[in-house]
Amino acid sequence: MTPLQRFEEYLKSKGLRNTDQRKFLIEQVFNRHEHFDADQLMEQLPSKGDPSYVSRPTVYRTLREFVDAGLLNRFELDGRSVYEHDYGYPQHDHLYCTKCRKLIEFTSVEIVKIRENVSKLHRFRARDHRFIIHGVCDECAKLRSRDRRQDRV
Amino acid sequence: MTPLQRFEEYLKSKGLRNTDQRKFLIEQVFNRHEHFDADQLMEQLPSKGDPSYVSRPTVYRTLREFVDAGLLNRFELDGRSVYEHDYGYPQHDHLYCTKCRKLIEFTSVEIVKIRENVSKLHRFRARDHRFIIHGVCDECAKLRSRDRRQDRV
DNA sequence: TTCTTTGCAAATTCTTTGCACCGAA
DNA sequence: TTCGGTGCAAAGAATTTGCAAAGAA
Repeated sequence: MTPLQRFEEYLKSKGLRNTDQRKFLIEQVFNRHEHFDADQLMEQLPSKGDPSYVSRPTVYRTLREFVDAGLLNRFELDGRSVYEHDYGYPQHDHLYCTKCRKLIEFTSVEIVKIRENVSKLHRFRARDHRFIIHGVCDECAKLRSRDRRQDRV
Repeated sequence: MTPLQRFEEYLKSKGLRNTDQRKFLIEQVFNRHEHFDADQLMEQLPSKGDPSYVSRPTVYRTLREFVDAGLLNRFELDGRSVYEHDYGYPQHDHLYCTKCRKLIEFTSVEIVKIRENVSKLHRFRARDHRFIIHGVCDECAKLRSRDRRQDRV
């Protein structure tokens, strides 16, 4: 089932309507795989005046629906919401480079085990988790060490 | 070394000044152990008119300094900044109850190992991490199941 | 027709900034 | 006396909401 089909099922089950804006946003969001925030999505969309223009409030409202429908994942980074594909995409966690703000995905089976063990220990009903490792990626580390060498000259 | 003493060293090393507000906030912050956000701290402080009143901008500025000084840890939750003791407090992660918004601490040695392995694999310089498990705590789960039973009556 | 959705403008929430005066060293 | 610090008011950034008009079913 494509994301669009899946979303249409979701809308039907909730008695909601499938509008042009929603169809267009599904297309825009699932066309590319990168992580994005509301602002980056807005920039990718046609600007005011274009027939397929979508307003900012609608973008926010629709992103929330995509999350509710299980199409997207949302998490917080530097105080804003970041989205990524969820539907049909394997579970993973992230490395976050604080220099270039790049998100690198990784998978670890152990994480899920730890989550289960800890939850059992605390009688906690786990639904989800966020594991983000902050640091500096290889490229940025190299750039910075080069810069430091140049500074000394 | 007490948090205050440690902070005084930090201020001296940076050529900054130890004001009444800073001393007072250290006291207020390290008096209790719970997690808190800027708003909760403001509520705990004397209100305008009191001689030891501290303004909201100063609270924000000082919290940032406490983080820089290594006294507090900051992380994002539901779009706002949450603080907890860092200085003299062991590394740990959190369970977050989405019903009562309680944060429960847990420790796991394995987390750090995973973090090291993954970082090595991606040539990533890890500095820090955030691992938060979202779900429902035992008390809330009990309350909710009780409520559901009552609903049926 | 009915009821949801949209775009606009404005409001909210959390946090930061400019600036004149205050105060620690 | 010299900067750094504070409070005030205002600005910012991200997101949400009220409402009248538009549109799907």
